[in-house]
Amino acid sequence: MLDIRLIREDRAAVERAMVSRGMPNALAPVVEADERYRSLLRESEDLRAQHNQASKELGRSKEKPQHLLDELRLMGERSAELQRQTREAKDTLDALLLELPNLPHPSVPQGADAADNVVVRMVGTPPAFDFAPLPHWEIGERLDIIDFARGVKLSGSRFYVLKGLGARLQRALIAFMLDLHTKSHGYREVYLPFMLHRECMVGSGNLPKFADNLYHDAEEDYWFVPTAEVPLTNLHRDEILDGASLPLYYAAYTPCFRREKMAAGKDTRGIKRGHQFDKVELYKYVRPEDSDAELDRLVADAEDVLRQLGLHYRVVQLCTGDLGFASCKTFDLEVWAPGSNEWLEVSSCSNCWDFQARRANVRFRPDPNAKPQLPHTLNGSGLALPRVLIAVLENYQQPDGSVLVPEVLSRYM
RNA sequence: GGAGGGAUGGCCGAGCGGUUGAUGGCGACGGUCUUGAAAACCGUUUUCGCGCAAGCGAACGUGGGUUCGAAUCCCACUCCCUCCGCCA
Repeated sequence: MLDIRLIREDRAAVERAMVSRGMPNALAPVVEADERYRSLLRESEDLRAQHNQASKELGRSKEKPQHLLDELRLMGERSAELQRQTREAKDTLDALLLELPNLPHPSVPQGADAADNVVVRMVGTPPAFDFAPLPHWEIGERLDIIDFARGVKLSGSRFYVLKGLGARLQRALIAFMLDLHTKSHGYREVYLPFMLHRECMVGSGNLPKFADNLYHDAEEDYWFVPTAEVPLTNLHRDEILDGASLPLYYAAYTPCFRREKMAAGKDTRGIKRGHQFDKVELYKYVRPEDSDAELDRLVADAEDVLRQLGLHYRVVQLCTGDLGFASCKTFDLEVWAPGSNEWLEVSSCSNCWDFQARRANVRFRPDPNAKPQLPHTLNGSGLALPRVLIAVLENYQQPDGSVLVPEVLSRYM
């Protein structure tokens, strides 16, 4: 959520930011709702102050004449009506504010969509094959470690079963990543609920706008995590953190559930895009002045996984038009998959500034006597499992049809 | 699922329907004293909104209701605790 005061004070700048994200004219209704709310609020509070004052005097005096009681009752009724209108105006304003995306960071390249994203760097080299490398769905079926048919039997399209060493490889990758981030990069591992209250989805920015990409249980109103970013954003909801405890680094493994309603036939081959996938997520709460540097470190921490696995990848900076809703600046990591012959997004590292902290009401006190302020939050995959699994299978495949396991995983396999 | 008890400020814990945003204690912070510290003593100490400001408004689990006036009365819900039942 954007700070309404920023919109009041520098509307033109926010307007430009919205335009750069492909959302012209987003602000006018917000400004209008804000003005209506504030004028109602003033009127309502004035009347209530008057009512409070009169009521207090009545309480102090011994006599309680009927005409005064009647007068006060009427005033109370008018006041209640004004309060109702004010609350309505506030709800309208909040609903509009919740639909506005974050502002882009000034350093983000301008652009309309993914085509304008910028490759920042390439790392490593693609493997050389003296045979035609197979895509992972063929490798997986030949080795009987990925079972597509039975996944579909159980749950339909976009589901699969990992078997034997396939399941084992995924588990090894999860353990490797968690160990790396907790032992070498300073993150604290957390195990989280996979079903959350509705308000968590609002806090992270997934609701109200992106409900159609989420699964939820209507009976209990539980929402399934689409990423650990959601519970991690809400971990400190409605808290005032001790400034001395910042920065906080969290690493969490969770499954992720996504409806992926897009095009029915898109990316259905293999395990690249499923309704359920595993991910290790990295998350930070930091002081505002540190968030730029913290994003760079977050990207480096995620990259370290790919580097240690010996995989060829590139770092892509998203342009203004392709930024996620809550993000002000994002770098994607894309790993090379020689069998599928494409770059696969395995991580998306974002600085969200105070956008999520404001929604989730997370604050910190810089000093024991200072006023609370909003921290910045950052999140990044470290990394998404199925696509790393794909990359390992396709990059490490051998002429005889077997697959070598990267050195760093040997102790986990 | 059944029965009972509870929810107040960072924590503990008061609170006849009317200067109670809320007594008191602990903790924390500032000060006095001390070579320094402890002890003692003095003081400060919730958060949010509107407003240039003075100031005003809101919040005692949540939502409603009664009343001129609700932390205090009524209703519903949520969560926690104890006991019983069931159970990975």
